[in-house]
Order: sequence, then structure tokens, then C-alpha cells
Amino acid sequence: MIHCPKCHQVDSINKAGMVRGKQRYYCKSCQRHFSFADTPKPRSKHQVTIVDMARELGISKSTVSRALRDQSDIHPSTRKAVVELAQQLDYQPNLLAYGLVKSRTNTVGMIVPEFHHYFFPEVIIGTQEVLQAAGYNLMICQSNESYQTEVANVKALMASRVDGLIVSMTSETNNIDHFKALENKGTPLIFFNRICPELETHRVVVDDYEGAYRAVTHLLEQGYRRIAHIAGPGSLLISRLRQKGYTDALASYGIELDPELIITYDLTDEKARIYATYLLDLPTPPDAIFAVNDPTAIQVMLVAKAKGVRIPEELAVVGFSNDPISAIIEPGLTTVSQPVGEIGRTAARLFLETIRLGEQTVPRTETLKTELIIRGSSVVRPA
Amino acid sequence: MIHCPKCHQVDSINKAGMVRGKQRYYCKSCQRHFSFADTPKPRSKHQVTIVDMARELGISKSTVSRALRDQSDIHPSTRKAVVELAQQLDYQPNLLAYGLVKSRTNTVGMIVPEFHHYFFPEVIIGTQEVLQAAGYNLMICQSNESYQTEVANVKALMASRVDGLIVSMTSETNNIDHFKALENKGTPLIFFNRICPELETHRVVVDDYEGAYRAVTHLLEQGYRRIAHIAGPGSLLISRLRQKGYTDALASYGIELDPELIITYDLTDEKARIYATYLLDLPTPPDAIFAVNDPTAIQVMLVAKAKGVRIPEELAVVGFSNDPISAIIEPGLTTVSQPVGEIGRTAARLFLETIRLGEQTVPRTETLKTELIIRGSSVVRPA
DNA sequence: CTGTTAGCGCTTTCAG
DNA sequence: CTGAAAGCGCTAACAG
Repeated sequence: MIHCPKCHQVDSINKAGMVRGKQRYYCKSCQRHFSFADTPKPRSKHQVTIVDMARELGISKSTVSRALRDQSDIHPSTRKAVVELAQQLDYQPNLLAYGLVKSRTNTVGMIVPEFHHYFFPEVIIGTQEVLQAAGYNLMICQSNESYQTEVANVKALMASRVDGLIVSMTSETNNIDHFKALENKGTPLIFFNRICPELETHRVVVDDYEGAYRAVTHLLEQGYRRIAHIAGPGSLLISRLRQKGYTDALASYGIELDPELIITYDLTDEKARIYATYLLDLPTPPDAIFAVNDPTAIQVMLVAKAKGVRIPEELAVVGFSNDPISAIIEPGLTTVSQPVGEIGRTAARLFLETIRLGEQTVPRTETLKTELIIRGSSVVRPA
Repeated sequence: MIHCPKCHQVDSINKAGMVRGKQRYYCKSCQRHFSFADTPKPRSKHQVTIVDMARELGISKSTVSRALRDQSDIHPSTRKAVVELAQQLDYQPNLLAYGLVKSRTNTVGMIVPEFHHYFFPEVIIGTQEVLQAAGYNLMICQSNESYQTEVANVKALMASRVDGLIVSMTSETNNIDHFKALENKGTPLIFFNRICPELETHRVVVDDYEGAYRAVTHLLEQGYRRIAHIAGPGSLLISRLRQKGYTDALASYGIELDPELIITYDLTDEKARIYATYLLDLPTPPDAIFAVNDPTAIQVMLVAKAKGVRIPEELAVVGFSNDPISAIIEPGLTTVSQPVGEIGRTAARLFLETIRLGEQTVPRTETLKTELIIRGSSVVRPA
């Protein structure tokens, strides 16, 4: 008596012609061809499939599929049986198979340059919040500020067929071919924070220029005049905008720019300390430093403190982002606060919108507001 | 003249029998059956497949597949042609299809309770470092300290057919059925930090008991006697161990435990402030507080400072983890440092080992060393 | 060295 | 309401 090597049924076997001299059979129950020796695979440990359940219930896998998706007409009792069995066997649909069929993975990829500081993890939290509510998963990659890694990340995410990409570029990224290639593939691409001005995509930014302008104006109002700027790498638009805000604020006070007081660096903590030291050791050191972000400003403060330079009397410091540390360090760090979570949420919403509108999407730049948070690092208390 | 609706070839068409009254054809070139009207789908924007490339080169898709994987003998010229075309068309293999065939995704899932503080992002960095070098991707989920979310995360990751799971549990997790279910599926599971003592799995921990014991002993050595402990939730082994270290250290000095001085809480910043306030407002307030982790200790310090309680003269504070903030706050926070990155790397290595050994894996607990970092928050300087 | 065939787990027509 | 068959993009066993 012939039985299916897979489901061990006997009734539902038909002959199905000869192949390579071997008689082949077809099992109607599990919709599989087989021939001997097609040894039944030892599948002791494997995830439950709809075929397993179909066999168990003596129905076709299509019916199981339909019952699970709960659309199209299904006899209530059938549905009930299927759903219960699924529950009992802890059935998890295979998203790989699903994605293959639907060309849709319900997953979006996110690439951020680093994970060490407050900013990016907090953006991710916001993004995930919105995406999860919409039924999407998030695949997060860190590029480590490396162009190579960023390219690899894009490839890996595309190979996983993510439905979209949310990216903040590395400071090394000059060549953007890996992003351009996405256009042909129809994969939505959203930039935030460190955007790519050359690409027409959705973007989420804050008013970096204005924030910087206000920050430096505040320093000027407080009477500081020899204001240095530790800037981010020129490759990032965000650095250039903040620097421009600094420059223009000085200009509006009729202060001539001292190139010696502008330092561009790679955003690593070690370098921040080196340049802070350099500035403070200048024959005529600055009386204030505007840093491109809070981690930089914190390093400046630590160096100044170690040197015995009094803040804010001898040196004022202002940062950007309102990292929680800035409220904890003493004196408190004056900083330009960004709505970090909202940046993440907005990026997620732009992605969802793109999916909804498809071809009709018009790339848009969402600019969120910053706020100057004044703390002790820039205000000499009235004596 | 009949042509394939997909590749538009004319030569390679065979008749392939009648189906439902319609003549069906088979295109040898692209290995597809078709019949009219099988309108060619408008595939303007789609990712390149091996079939596309096979068609373009006039060879079979298997050959393309082989050439790309660069194993088994392939004619050099064929390989060259394929590789060049792949390059030119920016071909990315479809990992969904690959995973489906191989029952392997080269992706591991990671579930952490939160993203707000230093600890977990830094562990992730370590994990990703090792995994990436081994050719694995990481899918990161945040459970937000919610049991429901954790269960959903496990399901989502399993649906994506990750090859393994690296987890730090939520403080709410009592029911562990969702982890038990993994055993039948043969999915490696590795816990770190907040492990699951009921489950026989690989684990990565630090010597929490010992670290806590040393920390409290240090406080005792410094002369503090009324030492409070703000503990984590009792559901976490990690909390219980640190609390036991605290208790035993006191006992070793013959100090009787004051239950009033032990507070168990849910690890949220707000609650930390409330309990710190409570302790400091006690009729006989503690002269030292050992906190279950640095974020808690930081909140304690902030509350104390706001109240004008002098640290360390009136109140000593010790934390756990050596969060960078602890070096920045003033006075510096004495803390038990954990090798955070190494925790992540170790977890990743245990996963890789499990994959390598398969069934023969014997669950192991890796215990990493902590180190007491003494700073100003617990040492009154010699007058 | 290359082509053919089957199948991974699922959805989706098309036929009853 | 249910089943049969085809196909998503890929690998693999087999046959030349």
C-alpha cells in the first residue's frame, strides 16, 4: 500500500507519470509530488505551515490560507477549526513566503550613523512608534559614520526587500549612487537630520540655521564677543547651516569673522577634546564656544573645567539638541532643543504617506521648530 | 507568430498542452508557462532577478545562480559575463527567496526593554559588531518594558524566521510561554542582563551579586551606616541579586536590615525621583543610597542636589553600570562598571557557537567581571 | 560545464 | 464555500 512519505495518507495518492524511470505519485492531501525513495525528511523541529494544518484538518491549504486571513467567504465552522488549530500549534505565518508572493515585506529599513549618543536612539523610538502602529517592522542599521558600511547597509536592506528606507547619512558620504539606485527600484527613501540635498526625496529637518543664529545671538546679547565655533564636517548640510547661522549672527553684530575660531571636525569625542584644548590654549582664547551639537559642547565643558576655566564667567558654551546630559552637567548647558521623537515620527509618517500615494507622491521637506534652552553655561548671574 | 509575453522571444516556445480549454505554451528561455491572454505585467520598476539576467544572457537561471555564488565549476567567461551584468544592473539577491529555500535568513532578532539609556544601545553595538563580521544581520526590537510588546516582538521575529534570538526581558515578564515555544522550533535563544532563570539557555550576565556586595562594602568602609537601596523590580533576577549583595554586605558588618530603606520600583525616571524624595524626607534619612543602576542613581543625585543635601558629606550615592553620565555629573558617581560592549559581543558569540554546534550545544552561562569605579559621590575628601 | 526539474510556504486566480 | 494549479525568486539534485 502506497502512502505519502510526508503526510502518511493512503487514500489520496494518484499516480503521476514516470520521471527518470521512477514512478511518481501525487498526494492530493498535501498537494505534493513524490516518488520513492523520497525519504520523508526528519522535520521534527520545524515551524508549522499551512500545509501541516491542512493535512491535520483534511482540507486544502488554500482554505487554510483563506480562513487565516479572514477575508472572502469561509464557512464559519471551517474558520473556527483552522483558527483554533493555528492557536494550538502556535502557527506563525512565514513572512518570507508572504513577502515573496506579495512583493511587500511590511518592513522598513533605517540607517543611522551612530548609537552612542542620545539623538539617534531617541529618533528611532519615535519612528518605531508610528510604524508599529501601522503594522510595519523596522530594521535598524548603524553605519558607524563609514561610507562603506552605509553602502553595505543599503544593499543588505534592499536584499531583504524592505518597503522603504529612512536614512541619516554618514559624514563621509559624498558619492550617493547607492541612494540614486533606489529610484529605479521604486523604494521610498526618506532622509532626516543629515539629509541629501542632491536627491529629491522626503526630508525631515529642523531649522538648523535659525537655531544656530538664535544661539549665537543669545551669546552676543550676553556680552560675549570672541565666539568660536566647533563645527561638524563640511560634508554635512547640517554643519554648514549651523555654521552659517553662527556666521550671520556675528555679522549682524558687525563682528568680523576670525577664521582661527572656526574648527571643523569629525564629531568624535576624542577630537572634540583636542580642539577644545587647542582653542582654550590660544594666545587670545575665545570667551564663548558654540558647538555643533551637545556631545561636542559637553567635551568642551569638561576640558574647560579640567583646565580651571570658569563657565560661564570666562567661557560660555552653547550646544545643539538638548541631550539629557545638558541638564545634568554643571552649570547646565545652554542648547538648541530639537523635537527628537517628533523627527522620528514625522519620518515614519512621510514613509506611510508615500506608500499610500504611490506614484503621486510629491517629495516634501518637513522643517520642525527648535527652541533655545538657556541654562547656566551662557548666563553670568547678576552679581 | 507566437512570442513569450514576458521575454518576447519567438524561438523558444513549445506547446504545453491544453488547460481549461486554453492552449498553453512554455518558453524555454525564461522557463515560464503562459497562455493568452497572459498580458505581460508592467514590471517597469522591479528589482532585477536571476531570470532577468538569464534571459538577457541567453543562459539558464541555474547557471546565473551558480555564477553568482561562485562555487561549483563554471566557465570563467560565463561567470565573468554574469558578474558584470549583475554589477551593471545593480542586482541584489532576494533574501526572501533565499531564506525560503534554505530555511535560514542569516538574521538574528534582538529584543531589549528600552533605548533611552546608555546600556542597551551600547550592548547592541557590541552584538552587531560580531554578528556583522560573521555575515549576520540584526533585527532590533524594543519591548518598552511591556510584556505584551515582548510577546508581539517574539512573534514578529519568528514570523520573519530569524535564525536566533538575543533577549533581555521586560520587568513585567512572568509568563514565559512565548520563549518556551521557541524550543520546539529549534531557534537558538540567548539571554543577557535580564535573563530567564527558568529556561535552560545560553546566558550572558555580570557578577551582579558580587558587584553590589563590593559597592555596599565600599560605602561601609567609608563609614556610612544607614544605607538605603533603591532596587529594581523583584521580577528581575538581576534586581534580586543586587539586592542580595546589598543585604549580605550589611550583614557582614553586623548591620540589621531596615526594611524601610529598601524600595523596589519599576525603573522609570519619574518614580526614581519620587522614591529618592521619599527617602530623603524620612525622619531619619539614610546617609547613603545604593541604586540598582546609574539612571536611578543620577535621579537620586539630582533630587538630593535640589534639596540642598550635600553629596557625599550628607549623602553618598552609588550606582551600577558606569553610564558616561556618571563621570560627568558632579560629584562623579561611584558605580559598578560593566563591560557593556563585551556583553553584546559575548551574546553574539554564543549565538554563533550554537549555530555551529547545533544539537550538541550545551547551554552555558558566561559571567563577566564588574569593577568598582570610585568617584566623588561616595568619598569624603580628607579635610 | 550547463540545463531541467522540483520545491521552499504562501497567495491568487479559476472552476466547480 | 472549497479545491486545484500556478507562480513569487531562489537553490539543489540530477542528468547530460
